[in-house]
Amino acid sequence: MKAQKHSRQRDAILNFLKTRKDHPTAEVVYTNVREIYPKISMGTVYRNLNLLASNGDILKISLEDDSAHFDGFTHPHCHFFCKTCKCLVDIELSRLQMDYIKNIAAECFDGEIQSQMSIFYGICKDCQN
Amino acid sequence: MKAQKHSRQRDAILNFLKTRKDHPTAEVVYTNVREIYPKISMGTVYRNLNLLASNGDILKISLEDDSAHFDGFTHPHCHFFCKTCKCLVDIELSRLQMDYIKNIAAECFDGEIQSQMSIFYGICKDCQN
DNA sequence: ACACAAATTAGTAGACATTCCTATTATTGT
DNA sequence: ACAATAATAGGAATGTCTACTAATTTGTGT
Repeated sequence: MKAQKHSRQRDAILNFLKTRKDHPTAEVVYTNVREIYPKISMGTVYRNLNLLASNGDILKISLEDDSAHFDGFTHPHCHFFCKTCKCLVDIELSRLQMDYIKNIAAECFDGEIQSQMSIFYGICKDCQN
Repeated sequence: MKAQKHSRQRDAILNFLKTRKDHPTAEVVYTNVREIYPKISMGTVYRNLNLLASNGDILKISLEDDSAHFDGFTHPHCHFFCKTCKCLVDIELSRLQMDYIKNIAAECFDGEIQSQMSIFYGICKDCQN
């Protein structure tokens, strides 16, 4: 792994994600960060999103449907995807609850579980009416 | 939704998935089913995989890295993805444990949770040595 | 068996998200 | 300030997946 240098673009991407409660796609990140760095390219956005994700600074969430979503909040939590409006929102469980889920899995599995990603599917409150 | 007719290709795809404990990609399904139906096209494979998934006959699993994986076993269970060898394997929890996880989430969320998909990440037994 | 309607297919073209490549620019240590 | 090297912009390329169409298969009624 090569030494990482600072980069204004990467900071801007991370800062943008920290301001959002939803979970933007790379495209959305691109159009928003472009207001600060109009010359930024998609390549830069993708490279940094992946870098940030593997650094553990952000979360990358893959869904069945479309492109990857990115989450600036890294404390352990779950997600809910509404089949109707396609929104992706957080389900905040306590640290205890998250650990409990991980422990259930760890008991049934030979190997080292480092992290987890739970996505629940259904109909959100707004779409039930 | 339009009436669904039978199709040998769809059967072959489903049968193939039922014989596999791993979680093949569409590409792998294609090359294998082609031994039975040499003229089958990728379009047919994708259309049927998505159809089977929305019928609930198979599971579609999206990971960060590469393309979607498909699982012929539909009883509720979890998955583990090894960061080293990139293998995707089942973690079989009891019905009770699966329900427990769902209930924890349901308590913290306003909306109807229909299904869940939990993926755990780490290093598998084989890669720990 | 046969005919009809509808669904499904093979094959191809195309859309889309994402990665790769390269000359130039920004960042860091000395 | 200078050299070394990581990061960038821009565009080209890749790969996964979907859309389209004419031809085939399937289900149903006769």
